[in-house]
Amino acid sequence: MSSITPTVKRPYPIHQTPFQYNYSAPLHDTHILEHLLKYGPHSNFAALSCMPPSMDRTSPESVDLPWDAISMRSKVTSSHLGHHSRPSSLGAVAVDNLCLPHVKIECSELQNMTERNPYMSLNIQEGLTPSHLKKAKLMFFYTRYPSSNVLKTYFPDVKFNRCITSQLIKWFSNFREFYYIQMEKFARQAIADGIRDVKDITVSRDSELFRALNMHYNKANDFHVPDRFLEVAEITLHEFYNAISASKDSDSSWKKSIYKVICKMDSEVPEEFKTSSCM
DNA sequence: CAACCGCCTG
DNA sequence: CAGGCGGTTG
Repeated sequence: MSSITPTVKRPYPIHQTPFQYNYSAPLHDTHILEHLLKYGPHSNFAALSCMPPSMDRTSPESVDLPWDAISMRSKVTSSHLGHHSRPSSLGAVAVDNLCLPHVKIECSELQNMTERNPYMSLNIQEGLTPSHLKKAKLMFFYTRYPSSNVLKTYFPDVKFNRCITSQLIKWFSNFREFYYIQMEKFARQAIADGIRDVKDITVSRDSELFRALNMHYNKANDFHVPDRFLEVAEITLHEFYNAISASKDSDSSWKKSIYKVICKMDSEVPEEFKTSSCM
């Protein structure tokens, strides 16, 4: 059980079909989201989970600089301009390339690369890694109640079993717990502040509430949170405000009705989240 | 019984 | 976040 917190040893990869999820040119635009999720601009987990052995012990400078470059480019391509890479997915691109007449060349290139960096091809994880946790947190911006099936399809590099599934589901349960605690906290705050009309309560990107949430699920702040999440957050806050205002919080299970509303507001998680192996 | 959810703890 | 546990659902 190589879960995350106990021992952060390098996960032992198991080579799989190199064709499906290999990304030969790490810095190409279409691969930026992947790397962003995989390593993050300042991720401490990078060297532990995905870095090639040769770079494992490199000095901080030689590691940090590239990430900064990546993060800057990524903000331009995927965030600010809203050019979310097409759902055609990166995997498909890679496959296409490999299926064209240049197969032999591509294969030899792939071999050369995987020789230098065995971690380049898809590695099936025994347990969940810090990278998976980061990815799960970002997925939370879209879905608060992912089904186990959804989880399975969005973590293709994870070998699922009862424990892993439970752990992933537990993660989202924990995410929700934090989410709802914040909601109740800010709802009560609004009431304490004397806000009388629900319409005076709003959630924008510079709201304290959003900052708290973003800090929790997107600490590196390198991911552009979808607008829909802001909407759902506002709705949730309103639900709490209304309930508390109506003194419904006296009932032991007053939150249930709120949960019932929010659980129906999940969005589809972008295809890009399926693509990468160990992001 | 299995799969989840939410609450509470550490 | 992980463990435990009661409670719900099918």
